[in-house]
Amino acid sequence: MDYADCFSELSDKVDAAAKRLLGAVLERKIDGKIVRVKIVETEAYDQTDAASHSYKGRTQRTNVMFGPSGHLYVYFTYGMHYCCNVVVGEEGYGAAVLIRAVEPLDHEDVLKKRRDRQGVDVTNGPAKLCQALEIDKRLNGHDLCKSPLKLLPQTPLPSSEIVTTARIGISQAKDVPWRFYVKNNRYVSKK
DNA sequence: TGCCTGATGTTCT
DNA sequence: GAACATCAGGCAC
Repeated sequence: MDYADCFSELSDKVDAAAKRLLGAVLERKIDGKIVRVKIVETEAYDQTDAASHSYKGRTQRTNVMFGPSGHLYVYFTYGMHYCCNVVVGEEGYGAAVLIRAVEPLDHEDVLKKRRDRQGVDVTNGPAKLCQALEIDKRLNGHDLCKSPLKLLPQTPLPSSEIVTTARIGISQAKDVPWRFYVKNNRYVSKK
């Protein structure tokens, strides 16, 4: 499957896109090194959903969510953390997939150094992986076809490998089953 | 292991 | 001025 095919899939329903992103690889250039990680946990958010930033309509902050799919939506939260999303759906429809956890594939030392942590604690949370991969507001709206941060689609995971649950860490629409993760992967966040 | 809480700034009401 | 898609450290058990 090539790039355009994958991104056309990202135009599908947000929950389908969230599942499709599991197993995909993010390629980040840090300090001249190409660091690759695999997405192992995602959550879907769209404008029909009270927990989504796009629920209340387009604002300066959420503008990127309403843009074309395949771009990065980065937001700042709790006064000290960044979280990153892949924009999905048709242009004009406010939807994105939160990346909650990734598994390092190579250059893990670079990530450990940036996090000052060991093991799964390096990337097993949405703010943790942003710190590890040096993702901040400068990458808000970034096109994921381009360096220094690229999304590389992989063969879709079989549904038997994907676990579906309610989302965590939110106060609205808690019961919507739009959290997806790779079965038996140790990098998936707790709860 | 599990609960509690402080840190901290942007966004929106 | 409150809410917040979080994390890490501290303490009790």
